[in-house]
Amino acid sequence: MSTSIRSPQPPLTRSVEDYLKSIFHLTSQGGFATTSDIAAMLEIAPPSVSGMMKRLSETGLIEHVPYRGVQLTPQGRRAALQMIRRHRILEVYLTRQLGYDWGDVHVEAERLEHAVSEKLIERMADALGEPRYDPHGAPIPTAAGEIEEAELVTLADAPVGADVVLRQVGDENAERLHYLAQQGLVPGTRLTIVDRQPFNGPTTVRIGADTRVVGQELAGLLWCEGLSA
Amino acid sequence: MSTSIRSPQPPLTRSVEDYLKSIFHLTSQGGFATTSDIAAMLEIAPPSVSGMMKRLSETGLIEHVPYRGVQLTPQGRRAALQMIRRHRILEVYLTRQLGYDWGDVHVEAERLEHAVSEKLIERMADALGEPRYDPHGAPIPTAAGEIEEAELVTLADAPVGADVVLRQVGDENAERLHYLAQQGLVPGTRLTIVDRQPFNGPTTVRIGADTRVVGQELAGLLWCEGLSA
DNA sequence: TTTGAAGATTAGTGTAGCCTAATACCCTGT
DNA sequence: ACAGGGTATTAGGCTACACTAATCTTCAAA
Repeated sequence: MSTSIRSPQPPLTRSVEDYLKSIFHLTSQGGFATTSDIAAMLEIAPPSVSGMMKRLSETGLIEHVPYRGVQLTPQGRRAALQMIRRHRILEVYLTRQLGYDWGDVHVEAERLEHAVSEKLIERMADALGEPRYDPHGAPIPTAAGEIEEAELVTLADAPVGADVVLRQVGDENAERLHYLAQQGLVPGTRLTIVDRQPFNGPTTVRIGADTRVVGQELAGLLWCEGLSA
Repeated sequence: MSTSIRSPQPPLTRSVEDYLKSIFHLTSQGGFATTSDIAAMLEIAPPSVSGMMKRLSETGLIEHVPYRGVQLTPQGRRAALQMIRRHRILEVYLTRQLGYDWGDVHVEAERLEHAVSEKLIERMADALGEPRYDPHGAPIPTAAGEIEEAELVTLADAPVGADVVLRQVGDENAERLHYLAQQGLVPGTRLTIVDRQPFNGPTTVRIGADTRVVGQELAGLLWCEGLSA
């Protein structure tokens, strides 16, 4: 017990919010986020990250093990989840209320998430009926900071013969998303894994009566839930 | 002809956007905006303003006459009007689509106006049916940068006996706005000036069958259009 | 016509965040 | 056991934008 706890925590800067989000995503499978991974994700130089890591760990938002990487403290995790909630609520709102398509929402939400108030987000969530998933199928953390963790497999890993439901598209590139939507590959779609070519080859799936061939790169972005027969 | 014109103009910073808006408001009656007026409006120290004035005039957004003040160039005016459009569209949107009341919208719009894209603003405007006035009655500039200029008089200046329509409330303080709304003093309200006490005394008005007494301070914020009998 | 106060500007600092170049650390392959 | 490559960190700089203290302009009143 040594860290001084300041009651009226200073608001986080945009930058800090982005760092926390990145770290959350990079550590979602457990383990540490490394300096260079964070740098790559934020598209900044590694030394900039080192500097920020120092500040963030002084603020108590992250735990920094030099030369190893960082993890979020409970406080940092809370802040990150709040940002993710904002982002995803915004995505749903833009899609449902303002006619954005799922390829374009990410960029807009990215700009807005730092500016919206808690109140606005909750009004949006309310107007939307407290949505649980964003347009890409990612779960939306609750206002209390809880987030669903599902056991999903990518389409590239799903066993041939399996019946699965596409739950989440782990990408934010507008063109790829447009293509996927056009192929009918959106969250909620039920598919059967028909075949997979060796050496990281494409996966063939059946959607209803149609058949689609999905390359390895895209297949790795499509997270599915197995239908335990 | 000496100023170099850079085609892909660098995006303005938040700060710059705020300066331009302030200067626009301070020069709306013509003349120069002074350093200290800008400083007061932005709640920063005058030397900070001096520094920014230098940069803004180098960028060609303002015309700076040392020790006199500044004015917007056409380019600066365009940028300012764009910000004001954003702000006012946001206010209408928050009010009509998300249940904000007119006392609370200003603060929220102030945060959002720097983050929204042009596209989002136009979608909101579209969803609202291209509104022409914000919730306080202020005219919304068009996307092309035109703004209506009305000839209005404050309630403190309207002649006793006149029939007027309240058009615009020139304030953004939530409590005052709540009070005014509760008194029925909102844009569109028709009133008759019944009486005014001397020495900056209150103005008495009739709204339909009701009578209201409005102090000089508030009366000065209520902009009315005379009903030319 | 001088002078003094109000207001504007310059000088000098500080912080947040970014950068590049230089250095330190860690680990794996020999 | 150690050398070298890859990664992290430190050192030193830069820009934007705020601040205070010091100085300069302007203008109006005596």
